[in-house]
Amino acid sequence: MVDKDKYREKIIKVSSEIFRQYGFKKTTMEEIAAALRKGKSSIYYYFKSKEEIFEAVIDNEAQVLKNELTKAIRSTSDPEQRLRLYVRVKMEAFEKLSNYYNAIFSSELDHFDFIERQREKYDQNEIALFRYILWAGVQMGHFNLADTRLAALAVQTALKGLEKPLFWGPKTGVHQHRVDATIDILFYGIVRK
Amino acid sequence: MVDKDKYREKIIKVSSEIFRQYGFKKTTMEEIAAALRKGKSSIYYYFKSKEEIFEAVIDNEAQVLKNELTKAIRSTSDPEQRLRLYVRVKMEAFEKLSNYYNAIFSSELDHFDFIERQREKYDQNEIALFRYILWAGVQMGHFNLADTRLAALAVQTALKGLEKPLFWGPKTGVHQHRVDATIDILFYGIVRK
DNA sequence: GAATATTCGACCAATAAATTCCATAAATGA
DNA sequence: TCATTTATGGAATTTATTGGTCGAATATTC
Repeated sequence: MVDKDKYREKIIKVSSEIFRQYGFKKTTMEEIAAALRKGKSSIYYYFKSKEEIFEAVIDNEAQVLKNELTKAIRSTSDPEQRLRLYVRVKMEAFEKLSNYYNAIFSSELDHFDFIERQREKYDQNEIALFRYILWAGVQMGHFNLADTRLAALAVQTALKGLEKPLFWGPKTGVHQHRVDATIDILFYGIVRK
Repeated sequence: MVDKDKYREKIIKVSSEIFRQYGFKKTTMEEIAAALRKGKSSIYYYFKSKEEIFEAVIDNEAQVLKNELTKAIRSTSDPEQRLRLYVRVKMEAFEKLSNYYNAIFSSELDHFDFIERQREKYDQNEIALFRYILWAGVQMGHFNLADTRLAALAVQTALKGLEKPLFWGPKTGVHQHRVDATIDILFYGIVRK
């Protein structure tokens, strides 16, 4: 029983690399099995379907991202720095995951309710984190905000605008610029004068 | 007629990017068509088959590589430098094309006679270039070789050993080191003492 | 406005991929 | 040791995708 879970983890780890490179559709069970040096049918002993593997992979990746973001926030106490760092880490992760993104935002999201759920959960968490960052910023006199809850929502909305355009076009390396510019604009309305 | 050739070139250009990312098998005609904003069947007005597109892409890529290599050779007259530069440029190109490679060296090379031919043609050209480099080196007193023709063959054989191991494993960034080391070893037997 | 060049939707056969089935190995443990 | 559970993979089945064809429609040319 314990070993079974261990092996599930291994499958997730190996699969995530293949999914990352090729996206959901172009990744075949055969490839996953071959990478694990197992017969294709053996995989079904651990996962019910390809979709279920993908779900686990996404879940795992989201967890990793969340940890990285939390770590980034903890690494500094300067509110502005925190926000910048948060966004930077997030965008870097997204860049790495752009193939997932492709898969998710493609036409293949028909059956994928779980992605909606995942997304929802993730958004809630993000808003909470933003709220904390903003609240701390207010406490320290860096930010000037009446309602941090509302402000967090607004910031998240604004930044969400960055996600798609950044990873749909060709992959030029000029993202950081755009990211910083957007944050700068946000700050001009947020930072106490 | 002229426009038809122009559009063929466009197809080649667009396709090569997709092939580069996904390899031959995972690239679909539908994708190529979509990237060109055309109907799938329209593509068949310009190319007889997917294989024919791939062939043209490979052909094109080989031409580009050849030009780059020739340019690299011309950029210096120091024989040792030349050889180093040549190999470096070539390996960089191969890195970029590793997905083609994957496709070519995979199990899908059954019907691909043209790749054999391409390869043959390329090898001949490469040997001729090596021979020239070596010959010039001998003239300048840098190299000590009796038969440049044979030596060119030997060098090519030795360097061919670099190609596959470099692009089959995981893509670490430590290739340059191995490349240089191999060349160094070659030089110890070649350079006049 | 006929002739030619180009596009595309509908269709199909072939293939490849996901999933299931079943027979059998390895482990486990009594 | 043998019976039971856990794990594997070859083969069969089902399902989806895809390369390629055809003819009709739409542009373009002269």
